Amino acid sequence: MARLTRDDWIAAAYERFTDQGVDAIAVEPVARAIGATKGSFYWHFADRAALVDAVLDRWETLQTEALIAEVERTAVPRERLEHLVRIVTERIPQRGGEVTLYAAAERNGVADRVARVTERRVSYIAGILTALGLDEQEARRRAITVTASVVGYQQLVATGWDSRLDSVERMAASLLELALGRV
Amino acid sequence: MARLTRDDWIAAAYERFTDQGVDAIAVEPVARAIGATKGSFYWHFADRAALVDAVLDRWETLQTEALIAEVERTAVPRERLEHLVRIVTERIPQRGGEVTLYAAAERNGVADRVARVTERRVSYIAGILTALGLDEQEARRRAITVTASVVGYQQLVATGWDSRLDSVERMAASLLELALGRV
DNA sequence: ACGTGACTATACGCCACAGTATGGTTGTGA
DNA sequence: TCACAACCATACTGTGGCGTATAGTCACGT
Repeated sequence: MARLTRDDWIAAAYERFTDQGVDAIAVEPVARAIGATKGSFYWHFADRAALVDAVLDRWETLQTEALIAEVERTAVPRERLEHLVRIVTERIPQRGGEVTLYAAAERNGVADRVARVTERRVSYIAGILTALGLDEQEARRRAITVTASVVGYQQLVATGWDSRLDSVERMAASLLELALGRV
Repeated sequence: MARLTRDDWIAAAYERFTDQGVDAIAVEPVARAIGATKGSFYWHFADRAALVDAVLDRWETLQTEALIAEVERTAVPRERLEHLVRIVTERIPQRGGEVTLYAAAERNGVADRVARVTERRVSYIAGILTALGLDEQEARRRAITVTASVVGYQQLVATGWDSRLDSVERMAASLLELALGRV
């Protein structure tokens, strides 16, 4: 009888989240995935909402804070931006769950948190752009467009639509140009 | 006893779709909304999938083909692009259902159709840009970025996140600049 | 050795929805 | 007027999920 920790549950749920979205964070399916039953789950968590919350904690850490921390190690702002755009586009597959998140946020009671993450991302990018000499308003405007582009591109591709770009790097280049154009 | 037509069902379902997404196209809720029961529904439709399909027919017509048709009445390419960007941003609220569509497409068996609509939109914009003198590849690249931006922006805003742009026109201006920048 | 707290399984009630079966109503044309 | 097709309601089955109640099992400290 493999004893389970709270973290085992979160890890299994996170996996389901990344490749099937928020709604796949469901008690019984996760239980089946790790060979346990609800009895165990409801000892570790108050309810499904608590699990969703824990999964999104991890998501926020891994897909926003960790990226920022990694990029912060690059000193020169311009290179930092390039670094960011590169790893963000590279890791689109790792953010598969995000595709479902925006629309389902309200229903799952996590709209605030998702909005907060969006703001964090936008602000961070805007910060780099102001460091590059853009005025605040223009920097924010571009940061929003870049963020929206990435999110939107993930959405479009999620349906199986073929962008017919030679590579992801092409997309990265577009974004960079979009951010930096006429600085 | 108000007799219902197939179209009554589609209209009611379309309404639910636009403000709650694809998954809200559910037989029983729609039935309740128009004061009928499943008995009626299954006379007019084979199954839920048929209703979803009909709703997306309408969506494709209203939110893609009709927009293109409207914009086509503007002769000068550059103005046509401005026209397009304007009405697309203006009507974001009318495309509320789209927010859920990309992620849920597969599950609802409509991935092909959504991908086709995406391709239609991208190709159309790319067409205008080549008419403006851009080479094919560059035109497509920008068309993709513009399309992705709009889709992504809808997503971000759907969570209640406040972009803090003074107006939607700001967003439109950004998109235009993004498409046209350095032609 | 044994009791207690940590952990788990089983079984239940509840709800929402998809789809089917069956019989009822109503309008219309022969 | 009556027959039939069009249309609709009711009642049912099946599925899948949430949450709770209850009765375990196991490890460990005393």
